Amino acid sequence: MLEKTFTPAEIEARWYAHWESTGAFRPSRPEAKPFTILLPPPNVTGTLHIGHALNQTLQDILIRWQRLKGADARWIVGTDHAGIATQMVVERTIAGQGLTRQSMGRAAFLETVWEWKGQSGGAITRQMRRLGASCDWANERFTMDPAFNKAVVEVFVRLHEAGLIYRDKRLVNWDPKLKTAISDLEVETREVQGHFWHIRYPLADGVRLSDGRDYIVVATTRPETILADMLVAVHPDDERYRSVVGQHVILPITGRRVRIVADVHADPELGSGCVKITPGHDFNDFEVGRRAGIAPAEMLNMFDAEANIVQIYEEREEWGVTNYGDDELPDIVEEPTRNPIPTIPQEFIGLHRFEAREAIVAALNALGLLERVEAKIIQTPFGDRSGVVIEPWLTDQWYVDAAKLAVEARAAVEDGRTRFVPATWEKTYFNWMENIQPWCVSRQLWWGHRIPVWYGPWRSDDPDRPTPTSIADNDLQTKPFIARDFASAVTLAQEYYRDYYPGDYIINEAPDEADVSLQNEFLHHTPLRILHLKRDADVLDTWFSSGLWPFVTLGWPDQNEDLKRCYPSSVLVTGFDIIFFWVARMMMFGLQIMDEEPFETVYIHGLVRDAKGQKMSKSKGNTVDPLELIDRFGADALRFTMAASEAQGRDVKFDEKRVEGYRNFATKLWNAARFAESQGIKASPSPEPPAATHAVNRWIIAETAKAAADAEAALTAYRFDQYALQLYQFVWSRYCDWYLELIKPLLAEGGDLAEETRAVAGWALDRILVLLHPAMPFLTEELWHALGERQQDLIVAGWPDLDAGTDEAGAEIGWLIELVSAIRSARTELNVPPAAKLALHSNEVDSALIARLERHRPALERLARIDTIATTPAPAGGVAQLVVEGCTYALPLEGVIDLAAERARLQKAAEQAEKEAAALDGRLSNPGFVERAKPEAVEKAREDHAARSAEAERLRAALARLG
RNA sequence: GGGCGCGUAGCUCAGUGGUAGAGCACUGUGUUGACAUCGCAGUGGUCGCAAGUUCAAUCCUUGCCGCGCCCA
Repeated sequence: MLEKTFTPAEIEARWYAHWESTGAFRPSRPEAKPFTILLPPPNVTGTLHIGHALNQTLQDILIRWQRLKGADARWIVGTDHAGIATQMVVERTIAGQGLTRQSMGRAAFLETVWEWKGQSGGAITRQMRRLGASCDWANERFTMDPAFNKAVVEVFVRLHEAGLIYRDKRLVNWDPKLKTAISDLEVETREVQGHFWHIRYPLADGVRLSDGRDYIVVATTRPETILADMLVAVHPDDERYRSVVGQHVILPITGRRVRIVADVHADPELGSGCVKITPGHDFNDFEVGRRAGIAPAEMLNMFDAEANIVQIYEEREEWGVTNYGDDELPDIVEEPTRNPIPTIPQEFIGLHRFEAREAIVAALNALGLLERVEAKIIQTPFGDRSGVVIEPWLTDQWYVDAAKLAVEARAAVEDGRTRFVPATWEKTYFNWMENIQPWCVSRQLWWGHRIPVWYGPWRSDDPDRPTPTSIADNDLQTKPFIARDFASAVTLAQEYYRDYYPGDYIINEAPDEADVSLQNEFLHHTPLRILHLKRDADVLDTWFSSGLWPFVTLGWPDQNEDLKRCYPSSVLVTGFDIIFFWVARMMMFGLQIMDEEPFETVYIHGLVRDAKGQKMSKSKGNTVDPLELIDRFGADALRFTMAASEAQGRDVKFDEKRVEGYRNFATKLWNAARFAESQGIKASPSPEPPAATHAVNRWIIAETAKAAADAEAALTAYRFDQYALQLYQFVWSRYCDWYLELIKPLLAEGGDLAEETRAVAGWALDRILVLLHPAMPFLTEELWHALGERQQDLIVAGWPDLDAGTDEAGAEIGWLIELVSAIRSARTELNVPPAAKLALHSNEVDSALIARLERHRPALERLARIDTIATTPAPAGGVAQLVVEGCTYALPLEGVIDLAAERARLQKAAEQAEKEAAALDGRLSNPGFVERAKPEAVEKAREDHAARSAEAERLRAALARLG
């Protein structure tokens, strides 16, 4: 027997364990059509938040639906190693023990991360189970697994061979707190209140402007970068400065001489029209510098990795012996070099960039070169992880040629091989693909897939060898060998050095800590022939490995049955916030590596916001914890809320009241099942509807078929809200409120009709359980078994495939519902005591109608509190009158009736009918309508007009009888 | 500045070229042993504003107003 109250927690734990242990999450169906969903792997550091609850509920609905439909449904699950996030978490943990990763060393630190992952990394997958996610846990993946490592290396090497990965020296978005490069996508631009400093730059060589001034004014938001200025730019059409283009200014503070160039980047409207150019620290200036003929390697860099000022040397006239100072550069240098002179005054060296700004401004002020300062809102880049201002920094990094990969990725969506739902997101995708930047994939982290590149010394006769000028501390300036493993790198190296280091020598892998920068010299000058190759210290961007998720989870690079069957996957369900980060990258990699798009459909859902529409964030304190909601309302209620709230393309405003409402819905269904149980209504033996003679049974069969068709259509169209809400209406308003109430008298009567009714009621309830199962798996599975012995669990039962057909019984029950409702309304409006039983008079002498009334006498008695059905006219005077489907009925209410209230009621109804009739009449008397509207529309208007007019007439007649 | 989206009942949102819907909230009420986490009945909307297209516009087009997001 079902308990009186429904307590979700107990059944949830029980059924989840049962499903998982019986292998129900991936039944073996090799002959069935595959249906595959890839879970967007949550960060291994994460805990389940409400956004996951939405994302995973939608996927679970699709997977459970397809599993019920008999597909070979597979939901691939796993977690992401989340490079920066995980490294930060572990560094914070070890900081508590007074340790840093540097003090531990790379190997020991990584061991600690793995330990941490083993202990704390499973939190989110345990929480997913609470939600009911029916993933294929037996094949759970992690993006740092050996299989991923193998695949990442393979892809890197292949892309390099195809010319799609290259090393380049350019500006990166450098995060000075995390001390790593990040991609442009990881940068958030925010508006910050800053200043615009107007600074005088004295013209060199006695040159003057036409107005006689011997200086020009530049305006800047970053005065400290004056130390690394390399040009001043003016617009080519700017008459004011035409005479000085090609002349020089002498930079304040450093005294360096820089050229004035014409470049369209200079905006004549902004400030004075002159702009200082710092190619090493600004993306626009980088381009201006390049246009002016400055190679990236020559660009000046004034910051170290933490954005503290470092010295800039300038090579001036003197040539001679190398003198780099104490420790910046090696003592042994092959060739004579021009003599570099430090240009930045010693007092600025080592200052942090923001201290430097103040110091520079003070110095300019002291020199009398600061003309004015104005307040200005500045678009400022911040690191999305660290929250600090990003420093454009010139370094060597590995880049993926995203623009080339984007061509196919764009085409695949354009020609419909992959479809976005809702389609509007395709525009966003195209827009990004068209403006795509080279993707910097190097990260200066330890936790991640190590870049499969080993470096040795350049051959001095190698034309690709760059000129060493930069002293950026991560600049290896060494020859890269891109290889699947060290042995292959050695082979490449032997080839490269064959006639450079003749004779026998050994190639070893240098330890991470080793300094091999001098070994070229060493090899030339010593008889000891050991060449060291050093592996790239960096790891790849996390999204590089998660971009391979669609095929590596299926075993790639091995070619196996899974890969053949399940790639491309059926649908990807994800939030719009990672279209660029993840979806686009999977598209690019999938098409490049697999030669086929990774998904048939990409379903994009919105963000979960709080009840006021604010973005949820821990700092605002407006987050909601899905686990706490599950504790309070049950997982089914939370899931149903997520489905019902998911209207395509819209953010979800989360309101706890809705979860409460759907908890009530679950309780309603529970109680309906308890009623069934108490009436001997049991599990149906067949998915086919039982034979039924009674109109109410035939009606619910047809309604159930319609509900099944609606559910199928809604899910096919990814309309999760419609799927949920239509079922809610069907279960509550049709099955519970009407059907169960209408069959109570039939069940009480007993006999064959009661038998038929029990069969139909049980069949319909079974269909409800199946249809609701994708959204409410726990409750439905529990009730499925509570209602009788079953061949199989509901999770793998069959999805209904019913013929809706046409059944005139629908019309009869429609009439009955309308009549009962009309009587109830009249009773309430006329304040008839609820317990009072009334007679129902029908003035009609229509034998079919009389038979109908007789047929439904028990329902009328029970639901409308009617005790007598009379086919004689009601006595005149104290009666309530109703018009239902063209017939007039009367309820004698002698003594109780308030005649004025009844008159008002009829008056209102008559006016309403007349108003509608008049509107229809107006339309029909418009010749334009009759001539030009669709014939069906005209026909319908005529029918409606006739019905409304007749109703109005009857109501007027009823009013007249009332006197 | 470019792009996308939204403005429908007090709130959250569906919706359709042909008489406006749901849930919650609100009001009244509680009889019939599945259910008070409930039943029954009800109140509540010039569908942001303006013009256009159309026989007909909440729906299509344009403009405006307000709000949000993404990219520069």
